[in-house]
Amino acid sequence: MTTREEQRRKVTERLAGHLLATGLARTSVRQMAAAAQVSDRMLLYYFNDKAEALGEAMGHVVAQLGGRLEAALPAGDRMPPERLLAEAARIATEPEVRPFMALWMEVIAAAARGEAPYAGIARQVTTGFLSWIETRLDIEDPERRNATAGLILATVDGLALLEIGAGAPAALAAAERARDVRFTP
Amino acid sequence: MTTREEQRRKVTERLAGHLLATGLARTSVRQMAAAAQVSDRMLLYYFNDKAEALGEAMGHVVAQLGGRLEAALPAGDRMPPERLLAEAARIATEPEVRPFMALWMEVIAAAARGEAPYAGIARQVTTGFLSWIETRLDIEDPERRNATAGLILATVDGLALLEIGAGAPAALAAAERARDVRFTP
DNA sequence: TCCGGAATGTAGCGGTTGCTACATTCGTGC
DNA sequence: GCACGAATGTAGCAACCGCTACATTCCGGA
Repeated sequence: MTTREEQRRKVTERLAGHLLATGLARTSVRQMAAAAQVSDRMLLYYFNDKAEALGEAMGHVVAQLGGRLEAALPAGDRMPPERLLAEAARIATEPEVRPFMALWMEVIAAAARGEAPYAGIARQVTTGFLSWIETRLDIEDPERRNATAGLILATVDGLALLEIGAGAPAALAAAERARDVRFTP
Repeated sequence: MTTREEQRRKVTERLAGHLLATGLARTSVRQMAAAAQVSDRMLLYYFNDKAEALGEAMGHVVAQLGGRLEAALPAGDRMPPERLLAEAARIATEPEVRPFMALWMEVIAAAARGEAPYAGIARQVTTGFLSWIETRLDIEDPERRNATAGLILATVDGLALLEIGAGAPAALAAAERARDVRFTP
C-alpha cells in the first residue's frame, strides 16, 4: 500500500500538470481529485484542505519554472538591459513556457481580487522573478537595477497579457518591437 | 412606476459602480442584485440572464474609461512613442483610473480562462486601447505603428500587473524608469 | 492469529450558484 | 369600476461548493 506521503507527492505532481494544462478554471476539490486520479475524500486526506493542495501544487509549478529559467539563461553572466529584455521576451514566448505564463496571469488576477492563497503566491513568485532578472543585469546602481528589473518584468508580463487580449500575432509583433528598445542612460 | 427600461439603465449604472469598486469577486446574481438595490428576481427580469447584466455593466465601464482617456489626452496631436508611453503610464497610475486597471486585469484573466462573456469583452477593449494608442503615435509605417502600440499597451498593463505582485512602490519605480526608454529607429 | 492504526469508501451536511414557476400587486385604458 | 398586461414578490429547484461523520477494509507487528 502506498503511504500517505508517497501519494501526496504523486498527487502534487499530477495537480501541477493539471494546473498547467487547464489553469485555475477547474480547481474545485472534486475536479482536482479527478485530475489527480483520486477520490475527493482522499484528496482531503492527503492535504488538510483545498488551499494546502493548491499551494503545494503551485509550489511545484514554480519550482519547475525556476529550473527551466535557470537552464535557459544560467546565472553568472550579466548583460545590458536591452539584451536581457529580448532574452526574457524570447523565453516567455517559448511554447513550453507559455502555459506557465497563462497560469501566472490567472494567479495574478486572483491575487488582485484578494483570494486567499494566491496573494501570497503572487508576491513570492514576483519577487523571485525580480531577483532572477536583477542577478542578470549589469547595472551597478542597486536602485536603478531594481527599477529596470521591474520594468523588464512588467514588459514581459504585459506581452503575455496582450496575447490574451489581442491574439498571438499582435503579441509577437510587439515582442519583436521590444528588440528596438534602448535604455538611457 | 418606473418602467423596465428606466430600471435597466439605473441598474446598469449601479452595477458599473459595483464592478469598479469590488471587481469581479462579488458578481453572483444575488450579490449584483444587492449592489443594484434590487431583488435578484428583478435583476433577471431587467436582463435576460447574468451574462447580459454583466456585459451591459462592463460596456458602461468601458465607455466611462473611454471618455476619461479622451479627456486626458485628446486625439489629434500625435507624439513620439517615448512621450506617449510616459503619458499612458502616467494616466494609468492616476488614482481615478486605477480601479479601471484593476478590473481590467481581472477581465483579462477571466478571458484567459475562457469564461463566457469575458473573452469577447477583453478582445473588444484591447483593440479599443490599441487604436486609441495608434491614433496618437506619430509613426508613419502602419505595421511599425501597430507593433509599437502593442508594446506600449503591454508595458502599461504590465506595470499594473507589477503593482499587484510587487506593490505600488516597485511599480512606481518601474514606471519612472519607463521614462528612460527610447525606441529605435 | 488477532489487534490496532492507517487508508479508503459511502453518504451527506449546510451553503451558494443561476434561474424559474407561480401568484400577486399595480397602473392604465376603456 | 373593471379588465388587462406590466411589474414585483415568494418560494424553490437542481447542481455544485468545501468539507466531514461514520463505517469499512487493509496490512504490519505482537
